[in-house]
Order: sequence, then structure tokens, then C-alpha cells
Amino acid sequence: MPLTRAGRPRLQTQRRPGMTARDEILDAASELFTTTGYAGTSTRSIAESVGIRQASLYHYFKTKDDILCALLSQTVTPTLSFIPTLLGATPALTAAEHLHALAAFDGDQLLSGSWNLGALYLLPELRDARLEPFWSDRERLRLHYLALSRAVLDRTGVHPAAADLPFRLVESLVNMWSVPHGPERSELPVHVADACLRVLGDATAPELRDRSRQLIERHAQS
Amino acid sequence: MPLTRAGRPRLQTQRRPGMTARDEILDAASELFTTTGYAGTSTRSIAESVGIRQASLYHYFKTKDDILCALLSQTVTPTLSFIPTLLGATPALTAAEHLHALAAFDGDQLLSGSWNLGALYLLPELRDARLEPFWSDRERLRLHYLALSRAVLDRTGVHPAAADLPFRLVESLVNMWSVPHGPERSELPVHVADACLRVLGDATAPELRDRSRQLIERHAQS
DNA sequence: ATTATCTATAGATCTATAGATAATGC
DNA sequence: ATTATCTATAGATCTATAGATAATGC
Repeated sequence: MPLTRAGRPRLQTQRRPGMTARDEILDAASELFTTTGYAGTSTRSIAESVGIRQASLYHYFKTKDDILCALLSQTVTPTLSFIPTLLGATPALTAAEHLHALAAFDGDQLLSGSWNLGALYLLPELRDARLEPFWSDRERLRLHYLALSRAVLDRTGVHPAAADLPFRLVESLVNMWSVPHGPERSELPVHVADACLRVLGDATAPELRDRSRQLIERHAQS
Repeated sequence: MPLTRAGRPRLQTQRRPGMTARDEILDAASELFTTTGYAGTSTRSIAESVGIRQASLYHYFKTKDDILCALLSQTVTPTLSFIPTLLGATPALTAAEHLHALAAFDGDQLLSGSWNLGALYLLPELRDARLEPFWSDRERLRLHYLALSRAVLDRTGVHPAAADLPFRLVESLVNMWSVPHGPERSELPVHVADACLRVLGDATAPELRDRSRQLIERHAQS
């Protein structure tokens, strides 16, 4: 077991979490992109924050864009992969159960990790052709929320204009990332999932909350 | 009445709305800041979009920051000035009535104008010392929502974690700015105001909606 | 030999300033 | 004389590349 890796040693010792230099770079970029924006973050500032020279970034990423793409792919994918699990549950879920579990899972995802990666989707500078795959993933997720919400609205009779709000409620978790005196962060997603149903005119039964928790746990194991 | 104003003529004819050059610049900056971000928008691109030379911007604004500040002051101020009107209404409003009217007004503000100025508040690069006055205005507004929401929650018995959600629902209007196949834009704010009450466990009576509309109209006249 | 870093730098920006110029206003 | 624009440019970035260097791996 080598004490140091191959390659010329760094001038500074490691200061970012991560097993590989690539992970260190992604951690630093997450923090900087989410706090000062994409265009507002220079490759130099990323490198400084890792403790390497600016040019060394290019050993791991072809361009600055590549760093952003690597980060974005970590965001929507887990939630999209939860949908088949929900669709395959037996006995089949009602629309309300499905929506609640989806919202709770999606919210957990958004609040997990050390940096507010979900906020990257709110960066306007990001609506760019080369990032289209990530936007279409996100749009697929939105349309799934929309279909579930409409099914609930059909039953409750609330105005159809409310159909987009559950997705927006979950999305707004990224703006609650650091709100003083708020509720315990780990509990926020389930409260927001409850709120998704209330906003559609439905009440959340406690059993529904348990069901969501089970579905999420079972998915985590597989 | 002069056909042209004093000063050397422009090379290009006017292409932006606005009575003054300053207004033309603000219109262009609104579009660019909200679509490509603050750091992602160069002073050159603003000038090009107005049809003047980059250096000419500095006749109207000392720095690029100054342009952003001028835009930000247009956003929260109108809604904050609506609060005294609501507090002074006779007979006094219930918390639910107050919240509904506030949300409907705030939502109208966010969707008015040709550009999605409210989205500027979601730019992370904007959390900067020199823009602190705008953030504290916005925080004041959030705390007002919070207090009203808590009063409603006391009555309905819904979990206190929902107290921040009405503010977030209204805020998310900026992300619904251009959603295909959505409800009529002018009607969105009232639907979101209704949703604010539902998310707190309250139902919106139709009279409440009328009351909000009246309050907003009366404020607009004064 | 391979790898991960480093130094150095090209070339393209970007913000802001200095000062010239071409109108109107008096 | 005043004003609003223009041209030109300084000085500070910023991204990305070229190639040197100092480790480990074989």
C-alpha cells in the first residue's frame, strides 16, 4: 500500500472529501456553482478550493462544461429510477400514494449530499443546448408529477390549475436549504409530500406516510 | 419638439422599449440577466442588445452592479408597500384573508412586466454583501408570510412545518413563467393564493377571492 | 513507462476609463 | 455649452493547451 499515489506531488495537502482527485474537484465545484453560479465560478477558484493548480483540472475534465455535466447527472437520475419501483408495487398504488412517495423520495434526494445540487436547475445560464439531456430528464419528471396530480384532482374536484404545484413545492426545497429556525431538515421532505396532497385538496392519512417510508426503504435496499 | 435628442447620434436605431436610454438598458439587462444570469451577461452583450456601444452604458450606470441594483429595487418594494394597506383594512382582515390577498398581489407582481425579474432572486451569485438591502427586504416579506401562515395553522391544526410553504408557492411562480399548456397566466396568481390556504389546511371560500380582488384594485388606485 | 501534478503562456474575453465627436440648446 | 454617443485602450481576468517535472509501477 503506497503512502502517495503516482504522479508529481501536490504543493498543498488534500482539503476536500473524496477518494479520488476527480471527486475532490466535483465537491469543490458543487459548492462554488451552487453559491456563486456557473459563469460566476472560475476554473481557478475551483482549483484553489481543491488545493491544486488551475491547469491540473484539465487532467480530469476536458472543459468546464464537463464538470457541470458530471454534477447534473447525479441529480434527477435517482428519482427517475424510483418511478419503475413505484409502478411495480403490489398491490398497485393509488395516485395519491404514488405522488406522496415520489415527493418524499425526491425531496430526500434534493436535501441529501453536502451541497445544494438541486439548485443548479434554477440557474438560468444553464438553459443551454449542450445541457439539453438534463433538462429533458427533468421535464419527464415534471410530467410524471403532473399526471399523478391530475388523477388526484379528478377525485377531489379542486381546480386543474393546481396540477403543477406539487412539483413546484418539492422543487422549492432547494430554496429552503438553509432557512433559520425551520423544522428539522430530515423531516422536511415528508412534510412537503403531505403538503402536495393538501394542495390538491386531499388529506394525508398517517398510513400513507408509513407506506411511503416503506417504499423508499425497499428501493434503497435493491 | 426635436426629432432627435441632444448628443451624438447612435449608429443603430432604437430596438428596445423605453422612453429613455436608461429604460432601454434596463429592459435589455432584465432579459439577459434572467436568461443567462448576472455573471453570464457581459456589458457588451447588454449594449449590443440595446444597439449602442459597450462604453455608452457607463453614461447611465457607474458599474454593472448598478444596473442590477436598479432592477432589484423594482421587485419586492411594491409588495411590501401593499402590507400597510392590508393591515389598515376595515373591517380588519382575518389571517386567511390577509394571506390570500398578499399572495394574489405578490403573484401578480411577479408575473407582470415583460421579463421574469423575480427570478433574479434565485440567482445564487446574488447573495452578496453589496446587495444586502434587497435580501433583507425579501426576508421581511418572507417573515410576514410566515406570521400569517402560522396564524392560519393554529386554527386548522396542520403541522407547523407547513408555515414556510405559502411563500415558497408564490415564489415558484417565477419558475412557471413559461410552462407549456399551463393555465392562463393572468389567472395563476389567484390559483396559487387559493393553494396557499389549502396547503395550510384551509379551504378558500369564493367570497374570499372577491375580497382579495377588491383590496388589490383599491390599492392600485391609491 | 505511466501518471498526476506543476509552470508558463496564448488568445480571448471582460469591465471601466479617457477623450474625441456630433448632435441640440441657448 | 451641454449632452449622448462614439472610438480606443488599459489592465485584469478567464479557459485551455504545451510541455516540464517528480512521483510510483514494472
